[in-house]
Parts: sequence; C-alpha cells; structure tokens
Amino acid sequence: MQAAAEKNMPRNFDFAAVEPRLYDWWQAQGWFKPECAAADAEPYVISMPPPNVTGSLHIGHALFTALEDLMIRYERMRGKAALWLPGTDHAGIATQLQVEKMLRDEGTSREAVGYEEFLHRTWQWKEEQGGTITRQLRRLGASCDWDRERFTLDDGLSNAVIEAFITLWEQGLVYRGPRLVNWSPGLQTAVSDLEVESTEEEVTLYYFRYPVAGGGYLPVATTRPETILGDAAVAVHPDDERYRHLIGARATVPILGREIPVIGDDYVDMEFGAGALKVTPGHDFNDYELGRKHGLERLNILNKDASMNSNAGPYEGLDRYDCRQRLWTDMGAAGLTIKTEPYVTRIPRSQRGGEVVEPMMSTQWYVRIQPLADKAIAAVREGQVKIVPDRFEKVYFHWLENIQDWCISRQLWWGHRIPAWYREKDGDPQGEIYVGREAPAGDGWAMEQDVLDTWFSSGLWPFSTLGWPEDRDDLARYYPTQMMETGHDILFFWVARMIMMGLWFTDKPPFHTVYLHGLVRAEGGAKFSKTLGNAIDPLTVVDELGADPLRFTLITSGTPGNDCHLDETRLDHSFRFVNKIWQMTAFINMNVDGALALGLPPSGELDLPSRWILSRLNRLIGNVQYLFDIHQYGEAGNQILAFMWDEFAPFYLEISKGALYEGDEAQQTATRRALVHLQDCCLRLLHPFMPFLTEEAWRYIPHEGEALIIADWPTADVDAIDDDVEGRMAAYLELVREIRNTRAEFKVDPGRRIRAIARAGAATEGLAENEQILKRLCNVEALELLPLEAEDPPNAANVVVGDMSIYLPLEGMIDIAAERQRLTDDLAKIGAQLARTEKMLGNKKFVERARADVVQRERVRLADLQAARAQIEERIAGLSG
RNA sequence: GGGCGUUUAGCUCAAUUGGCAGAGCAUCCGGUUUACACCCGGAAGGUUAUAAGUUCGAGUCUUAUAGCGCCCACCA
Repeated sequence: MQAAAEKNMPRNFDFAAVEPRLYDWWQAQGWFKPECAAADAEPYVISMPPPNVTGSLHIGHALFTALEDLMIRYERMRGKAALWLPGTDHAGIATQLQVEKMLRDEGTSREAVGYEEFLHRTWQWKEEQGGTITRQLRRLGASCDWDRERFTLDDGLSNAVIEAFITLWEQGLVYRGPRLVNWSPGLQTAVSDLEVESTEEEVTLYYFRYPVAGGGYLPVATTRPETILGDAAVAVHPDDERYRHLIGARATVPILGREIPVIGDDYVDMEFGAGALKVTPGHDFNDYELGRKHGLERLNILNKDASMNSNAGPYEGLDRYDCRQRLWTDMGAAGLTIKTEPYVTRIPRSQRGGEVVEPMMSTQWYVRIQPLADKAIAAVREGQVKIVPDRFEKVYFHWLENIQDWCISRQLWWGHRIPAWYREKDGDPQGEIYVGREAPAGDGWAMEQDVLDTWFSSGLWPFSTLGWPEDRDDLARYYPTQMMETGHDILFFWVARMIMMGLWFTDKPPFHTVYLHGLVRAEGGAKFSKTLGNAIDPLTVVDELGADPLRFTLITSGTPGNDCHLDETRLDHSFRFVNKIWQMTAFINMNVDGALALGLPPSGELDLPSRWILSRLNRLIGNVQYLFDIHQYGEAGNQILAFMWDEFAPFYLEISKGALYEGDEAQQTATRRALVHLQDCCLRLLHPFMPFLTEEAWRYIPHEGEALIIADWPTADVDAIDDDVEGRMAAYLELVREIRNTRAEFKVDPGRRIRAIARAGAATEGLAENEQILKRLCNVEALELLPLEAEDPPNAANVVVGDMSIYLPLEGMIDIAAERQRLTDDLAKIGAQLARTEKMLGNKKFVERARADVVQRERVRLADLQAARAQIEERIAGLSG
C-alpha cells in the first residue's frame, strides 16, 4: 500500500485559514452524519445539551463542545454510526427577559404591545439571534449532524410536548389546583423549587406582642412583619408551661383586629425567638403545612406584584417592604412591639432575576412525580443508567427520594402553551377544564394562557429530537442514546427529568451513561463572570490561538465531576504543543517521499531505538484506551503530549537522524516507515482532541485513506511492547542524561564534540552497536572501546550507569579534585538508593508478600546500583593513584 | 442540620487495581545543534493539611481533626 503525502508544507500551522476550510470539507463530505459509517454499524448517539437559542458562546459551552466532540470523533473513528444531534432551547424566562428589555429600551413593554405582537417580536429576535451560538459551535470544530438540528419550539418538538402533557393528563398524573408556590413578583410567574436559590443574608428579627383575649399577650418573632396581616393562628408548644394554658384562646391580629385561634403544636421550638410562632399559611411553606393540619384559613395578602391587597386593610396598595415599615411603626404606636435585633437567615431568591421570591397562593399545573421518580430511581439503581463520576448517584437518589410534585405552569408568554381549555360553569370562568390537542366542540371555550416550564420540553429532548412520537425510523435506530454529557449543576433540572420522562414515555432509559463535567472557573477558583471582568472569551481564544489549543486545554485541565480552574498559561502551552506537532510533521515530511511503503517493516529490521519507541507507543495506545474507557480524557491527552514531547521528539526523532543521514538504504527505509507510523498513530490519537491540526498535518505524511476524521482509531499491538528493550534503552538514556550533566558541570561548550571511551566488554557491546544514541543526543564523536587491560584515560570525567562506565576525556577542563568530588557525590547518591533497596530486599516480609514483579524490579535495581558503585569506587581509587 | 468534594513544588493541576511523588507556568544557569527560539540542554524547588490506624509498602485504604468550596434541608 502506498500513499502520497502533500509536499511544500507551510512553515507554520495557519489555523485561521485551515479551520474553516477543513470544517466545510468535513461537512460537505457528509462525515458529520452517522450514515457515513457502515450500514450495520453500531450507533453512538449524543444529544447535545441545547444552549439557549439567543445565547452567546461562553467558556462552559466550549467545555461541553470539546468533550462531546471528542467522544463523537473517537467513536466515529472506531467505526460507530456516530450521531451528535445539535439543537437549541427556547429558554422561556431567559429569552422573554431579553425581549422585554429590548422593548423597554424602545420605551414600550410586553403589556403595552400585547400577546400577539410580543410573540411576533420574540420569534423575530429568535430568527435574528438564533444562528449565533450554533455558528460559534462550528468554529470550535463541533462535528454535529446539522441536518438533524432541532429547536424546542419547532413543530415536531411542540407536538412531542403536547403528546407528553396529554398523556400525563389522561394517566391522571397532571393536575391543576391552588397551592402555595414560589412566586416571582417581578416576572409575575410561579417558579419551581429548583429555580429558587437561598442565600444567607443579614436581616432584622422583629419581636412583638400578640394580644390574647382576656388580657395578656404572646411574644412572637418574625423576619417578615407584613405577613402578620395574613396570620391565621398563633402557635405554642403544648409542653410550654409559659403559654400552654392559652391554647384554645383567641388572639387578635394587630391593627386589623381580626380574631384568630391560639393553637398547640410540637412543631414550635420553645427555645427559638420569643417562644411562640405566628402562623401564616398563605405565605410560608411551613405554616402552610401547619395550617393544613389545623384546618386554618389560607389568607392571601399580596397582589401579583407583591403589593398588599385588600386583605391588608389600611395597607392595601403598599409595596410589601413599605408595608413592613408602616405596620411596624403603627404597632409601635399601639404598644405592641418589643424589640428588633439583627439576624442572619436564608432569603429565597429567584435564580433568574435575583429578586426575592414570595410564597403565595396560586392555581398552577403540577405533575404528580412520584411514579416517574420511582422508575428513575430504579433505572440507576439497576445500572441501566450509569452516572460518571458515580458519587453523583447518591445525590441523584437523595433528590428523587425526597421529590415534590413539579409545578410546570409558568405565567409567561414565550413557551409551549398548555393544551387546556376552560369554560365558565356555575359562575367560575374556569369551572370546566378540557385537555386536548384542539379546542373542544361548543362555544365559550378559552385556551389556557400559561406555558410550560422550559424543562418540561427539555426533559423530552433525547427522544423528541429523534421524532417521537412520530417518524419512528430515527427513533428506532438511534434511541436510546449512549451518552449524556453535561454539567453537574443541571443534574436535577435536566438529567433526572430526562430519565424520568424517557422511561415513562419510551419505556427505555434515554441514555446509558451520564458524564458530568464541572464548572470552568478562573484562577483561584473565582467564578467566571462578565461583571468581574475575568471571563475568558472562547471566541477570542479561537481567534488568537485557534480552536485546537482551546479544546486541548479545556479537556486536559479537568477531571470528571470536578470544577476546573482554567489557567491561561496552559492555553499558551497547548498552542505551543500544536506547533510542536506541526514541526515534527514537517521533519518527517521532508525526510520521506511519496514512494514510501506504509506500515512497519518486520521487527528484525528495526534498530533498538525504533523497537523502543514502538514499544513505548503501543504502551501509550493501551493506556489511552484504558483512560478513554474510564472517561479520563484529560489524563489521556496529557499522556499523548508527554509521549510526543518527552520521548518521541527529543529522543527518537533526534536519534533517527543517524539512520536517515548516515545509514544505508535499508536503515533509512526502516526508520522512515517507523517515523511515519509513529506520527500517524499520534495524529489519530490526538484527532478527537485537536481535529483541525491533526487533519491538516496528516495530509503531509504518507497515509492511507481519505481523511483522518474517518480513519481508524489505533489499537495497541501488545507484541510490540518489549520490557527488555525498554529497559536497555532506559539505561542508555540514563547514560545520556549523565553525560549531558557532566558536560554542563564542566561547562563544556554545547557545540563541542567530545570523545567517549568505554572499556570493552559485555556491558558496552550493545551500546557500541547503538552509538548513534550518544552521537545524536550528547554530541560525542563516537564510542571508542578501550582494551580491558589498558589504563584509564588521563584527565577524563567518568560517568557510570549500572555496569556501563564511560570516560569523557576533557583535557584541560578536568580538575582532579573536582572530579573526585563529583564522583564522591555520585557515590553518596548511589549509596542512599542502595541502602533503600537493600533494606527492602532485606525485609523478609517484603520478599514474601510483595508482588513478584515488584521484588524482581528491586533485585535488578540492586544489581545495577552495586555495579555502578564498584565502578565509581574503582575510578576514585584510580584518581588517587 | 445533613450530604459531597477538596487540601500534593511559589502558582494552576496530574499521578490507571496501594509499589522510587510528576507536568505546565514562574525562578536560576547555558545554548542561533540543518523539524521547531512557538525551541533545545541543565538546575533548584515536596515530611503529599494535621493526628492515629491497616499493610512488607500509603498521595492512594480506614478513623478523627482543621481550612476551603459546593449541594440539599421548614427553626419563625
């Protein structure tokens, strides 16, 4: 098999020109599509976590793109029908907020333009902005099947959402009703528990008196005095000797004068605050439960914008915080206040706007989630779905085992409108409810205004994108998917819900493996944010360094599940690695011609360095395979880099110049074939990390096949792994290091060629055959052999590795005293190592119980160290004489 | 209040079933060697947070303590 390589390789990798050219070529050839694999190929599918349709690429997107594209390219090279299905999310709240801001800037508002116009403007905004993020993903090299791109609000997915909703309704798992919800006053919508984030804040704890009928009062403390207006009871602990006699008495709500009962419940903590508890079932989740238990009224005192409503009496119309002040002042005037004190507590805020969320009574749609959760728990428990790293399984179980019904309705305009209709009955405008695809027959039906939580449609993503519930072809071939790669921050929001809904609607887990990555953080662990100004913009990096260094850095900076701290110097290093690979390719390119036969020559025709580097290569391939199998992609990347930069380039490639420039034709050919094979394997291994560079470089070495993107993934040739060869070579390289050290110590001009003399004998025989190693790596002229009985060369430094002893005649540079000192220092080092090894081998238990190869290794080490010590001692004695 | 993660060189991080603690950046010394100065050679830098334990052997496993971080939870 012969293959030509492109000639005239450019001096540097011009990523800016190459990236778009290769991307368009790959895509035009259909290589991003699973159909490019064999017809019977096993599918490998990743549903891309859909970014917000109007979003713009940030470093988190870059991380998931790098990881998922790596997985996809790897599986594609392994011959799988690899499908990476891209798409975007309509992102209800986020997008609506963007459009509302736009309207505000125009001096108008959502309410002013009205429902139809607002939706029109939002779609327009989506059309304008919608392509941005997917264009940016392409710049990173994302090899998605763009023909299958989906959007959560497109017709097919909307159909899936309606189907899912109606099915749940028919199964009795969707219900509508008044409940206490987390209400976002600014957005004027309900939000789910998950969308509320509590942060510790310094607030005021207000102590006051609750007058009790018949005289006296109960002291109560609260952080939200305005909720006094909605109190339905005052509770004390039944064992509280101070107050238990008041249970059953009537208390009077301050200012309003409303009468409420004093109740007893052991929920009350006697030690806390004032000892008695005000109960506001309409505005507090605990009190809601308490109220249910005691049959208390759920009074709502707030309007939708969190101003006070008519139940607040004289305070009607005030904002809740103004009311808090005014009420407290009025209570003070009435002699009902006791004191205030600073207090730290957790304040619930909306994950979106950051505003304080108010628990409020509201009629919403819910999913009865327990049956779905049970299946989702079982699927992970039974191993049908595996979470990497597995510690997140515990978090997953804990959440699902304590899950609350899911509030799925949102009072937004942008989203999937709930397929429900109402008709007036008995004076209630929503007295009759119908759920279905179309409005029912008859007059007077009005469609539900609310839309569904964005995560409802996202939960269907892995199968809705493949055509569910229609068009079963793709669904049959590519579902369930294999990999769900996403951030651990949306384990509950998204992953758990996909598993629940996937199992419920398709009876299959939507994916087999969940790989969770962490957050990308700045140096020192700070969160990346635009306001802090520490954000690394991935597109700027791509402009300046190319996509490959960014991808490589992101992948090699982290481990699964852990946040990674992105260090900008690593970007730089990756960029230089790209150049390194390019230069290695250039060297090979200029040393081979198109007539070279591909593949390796028989092992017998290969010299020791070639057999060594091929052994190392195959060990690397095996390691990389292992690391990919356990999803340790970062470590795999680092090992490939280390192999190329620390072994292949500085040693083998340098040594190969001997054979290439001075060898006979057979040696030249064997070396060329080895070089090409090595570089070919490295480029294949690196392709999933750095697709552009590797594809382009591959063109310049002889290769077989149309493109690297569809080339085969390397497999380790275990027969090529040779411990003996590696051991011998390691000793020679140790010798190289010693000679280089010695040269540096004696300040020998690096350009100066020096002589190297070894005493003849078995120890040096192999070395003499491989004198190219010393010639190329430490600039010696040749290895001269000294007869056994000859005297030591005068004025020579001596380096010793194992049983090999080399003299470096450095006339005029050697100071006998200095040389003796150097050798004595060496001897001390060897002595220390020897002591350690002797101690280990002297330990009977070690010899008996340690693994055989470990013991053997120590024995070899012992022999080498003893030999070296003998050589050096002899040499020191010689110097003295 | 529970749960999880983390603590390794000055900084950012690795270390595959327990087997001589490694990189990058920064520092110091020396180099225009015909693939690469986007480079090459050399050096220095660690009681692996602390304390016990298991083991022939612990960065790795167990327990406790401390710092940092995250998640979950109804003390007003």
